[in-house]
Amino acid sequence: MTAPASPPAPIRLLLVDDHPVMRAGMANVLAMDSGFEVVAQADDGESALVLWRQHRPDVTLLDISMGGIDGIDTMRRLRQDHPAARVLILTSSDANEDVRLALKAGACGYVTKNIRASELGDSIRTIHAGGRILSEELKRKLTEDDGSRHLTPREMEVLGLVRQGFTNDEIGRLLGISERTARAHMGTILEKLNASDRAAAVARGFETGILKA
Amino acid sequence: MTAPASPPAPIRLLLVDDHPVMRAGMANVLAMDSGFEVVAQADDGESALVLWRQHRPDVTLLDISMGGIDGIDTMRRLRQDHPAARVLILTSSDANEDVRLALKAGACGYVTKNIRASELGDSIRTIHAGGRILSEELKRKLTEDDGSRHLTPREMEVLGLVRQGFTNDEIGRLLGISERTARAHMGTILEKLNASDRAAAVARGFETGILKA
DNA sequence: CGTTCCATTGGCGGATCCGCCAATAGACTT
DNA sequence: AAGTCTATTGGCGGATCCGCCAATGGAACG
Repeated sequence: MTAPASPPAPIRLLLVDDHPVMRAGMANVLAMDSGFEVVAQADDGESALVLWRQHRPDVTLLDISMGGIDGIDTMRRLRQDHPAARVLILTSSDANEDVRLALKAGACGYVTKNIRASELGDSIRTIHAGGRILSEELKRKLTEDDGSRHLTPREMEVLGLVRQGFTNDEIGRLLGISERTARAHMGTILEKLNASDRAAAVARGFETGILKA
Repeated sequence: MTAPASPPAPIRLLLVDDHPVMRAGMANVLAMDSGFEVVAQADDGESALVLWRQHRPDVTLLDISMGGIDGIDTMRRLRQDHPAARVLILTSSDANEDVRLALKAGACGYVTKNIRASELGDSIRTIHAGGRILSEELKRKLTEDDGSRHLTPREMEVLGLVRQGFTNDEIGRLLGISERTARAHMGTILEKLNASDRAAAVARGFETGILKA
């Protein structure tokens, strides 16, 4: 009763990246493989959401750093409305925080842009088959320093103000708390980021990706 | 006596980018235009230099952030040996410092990766014709805050140590100068970066691109 | 209901920071 | 040769930081 070997339906893809040339590269690389079909492309998060609903792609390739809403937020919104959506993050950032947030927000995989073309295809197939993709290197980075890190929302607020040069006293007033409390937050921030002073804390923030330029 | 309209020789290109998919995109986009011929591709600075000597491309498209030696250093080395080499920086960074250093190191142009495919071709032609390329936006960014900025080598050393959490006293010892001198450098750093304390100075460093994650 | 995490606040004290004053010497530019 | 930039150092003092002590209330999780 088996039908004569008909080619399997291609995996339908949505590409999201704010670099036109990069999208052309993806489309080109994927076009060499008849197993894929690019059904739409977007260069920002908003249109990505619209296009997703229109085309219902099997897998979405999503960049993180984009103008407007970033890739993480885009994915959060997408998966809120469509929890079954399968997303592969394809970005140049290997910052810990980006990986962590992406996976937490429901990414099925995370690969960096220095991936080889052939591996990209494999990754997409894995994702489509219900698997997950995360390089050994990123796994290692995640586990090795995930111990105490990741600041609370309040601590992030404080760090954001520290970055702008506010004193503990000013931070207290800006957040409606006492200077003493701001200092307490500062203490835990220093400990969590393994920094010896606020300057080092800011640096660690940028290094880990919890602060963005 | 004019020869029958023969097509002009294509502009010979070398592509340098550590993202294979991105290179595929560039090659693909440029292949649509018969005026270009990609003669070689490199994914790091070392091989870029080798390939340049082998192929003597008319124009080199160069990314800045790469593993190994970065694009700026690659260009410095290239132009030291071959001052006539024409290079167009094609990168995702729009950090002030990257633009400034690239132009200083002899780039004929600087465009960001969110450029449209058609504009990319135009830019390359301009470069090849001996012109220079720099978007209005980047020009503006350069002039607007180039006033006091750009730290001296010594100040960069100090900022690098501040970033690691060293005190003025420690910095003095590490650099073989007095604590007082370290503090003086700190003072000028704060002034130049328009920062109110060392934490803000570090932040400004990352924002402007003089510090890298 | 107990545990854990988060946010909050207090006091004390030594270490560190940053601003303002001023000065010298070498290198580089014009 | 004059002027500019860079690196260097000194003193003084108030502002700020950070560590160590301890404690309370609420929310979340099991």
